[in-house]
Amino acid sequence: MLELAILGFLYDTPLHGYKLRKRITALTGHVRPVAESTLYPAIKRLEKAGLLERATEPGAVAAPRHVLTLTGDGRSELRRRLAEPVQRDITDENRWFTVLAFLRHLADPAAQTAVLRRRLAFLETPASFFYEGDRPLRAEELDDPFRRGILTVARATTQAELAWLRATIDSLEGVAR
Amino acid sequence: MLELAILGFLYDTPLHGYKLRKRITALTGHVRPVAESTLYPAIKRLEKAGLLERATEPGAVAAPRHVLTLTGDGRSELRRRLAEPVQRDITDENRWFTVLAFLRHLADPAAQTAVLRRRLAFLETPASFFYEGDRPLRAEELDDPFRRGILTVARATTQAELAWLRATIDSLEGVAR
DNA sequence: TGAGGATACATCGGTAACGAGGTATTGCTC
DNA sequence: GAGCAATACCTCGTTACCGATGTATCCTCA
Repeated sequence: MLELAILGFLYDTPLHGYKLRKRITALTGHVRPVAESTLYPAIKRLEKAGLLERATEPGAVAAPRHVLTLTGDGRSELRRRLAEPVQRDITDENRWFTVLAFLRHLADPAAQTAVLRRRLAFLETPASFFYEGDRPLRAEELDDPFRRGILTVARATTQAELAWLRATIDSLEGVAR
Repeated sequence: MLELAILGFLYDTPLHGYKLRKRITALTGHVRPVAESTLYPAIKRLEKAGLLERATEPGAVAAPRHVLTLTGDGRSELRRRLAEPVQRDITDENRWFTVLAFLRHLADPAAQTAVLRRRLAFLETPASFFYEGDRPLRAEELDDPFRRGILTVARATTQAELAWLRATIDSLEGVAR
């Protein structure tokens, strides 16, 4: 997820590590903060894999900066990860939002809708958090107010996202036609 | 998060590993599957820490089962983790839902509302995923349909959860008074 | 009778992430 | 002029988790 965010932000413009960190913190930081000790090793991994390059330039304020630029491989790797997300990227909202944040980099509307449809299929699969045998329980069937809360909130999220997904898929297909 | 779920499910009733896994999969599995190779070591950790005990009994169908029972320490450790969740448990929806799923084990309504209030404070803090300088951007200000989607869905979730939180806190305080 | 699926538990190697700490500079406030 | 926040990068030890793989039993269905 972190690597995807790095690739995604650098796809637009080269950035140095510190600024990249600010962007990532804005995107996912309020929910899941990114430790510096996670970011810098991740940058090194991507550099080692040939997906980005560093250039040292004098720091504007303090220490010298390492300006990070995606290579051609890096650019195609981002598109590959966006076009073929692993299933966890589809089901886990934190990861899914990261995919969405950069999905515009997948230039082809058909490829974009294909990804949206995977999320749609996931959300349309009936699932609960609590079961009686195999039957998913509805909020109304639970006594526990906190568990009811989980189902209430999850349902609202799912409804909102389904509506958005369907509208967006429709409009993307309108463009394609 | 996994440890919390193990403690939470065992708080109600002893279970063997396989059944525990089924429960956890129902709770969070559709979003974030739990690998067996994560669950069994986690059980061992908790056993080593003296939070649960194992008793081998013949398997109903196949191999012998290890029935897991919380110790007194395990029971108080669960209550402690529920009463004083780390900040990530409050901000990350996956973790938060796990806290909620077991919050009823915190017998004291005042302790329960204290936890709900932490989530309330987090949700009431204005935050976006995208900024112009320091100013959070609203869905309407974005051109990118996918980023608009993130904000649209997040807003719907937040509204639903705020409503639920406020109603639940009110009703818990009604009980206390 | 034999293949597959469910039950039931476990190990192993690898990796992503965390927290704590370190280094160094600039610029602002007290 | 001392202290602190912000900028800018890094290492180290530990943990949590993953995928692949292994072992064994029982039941069902072809």
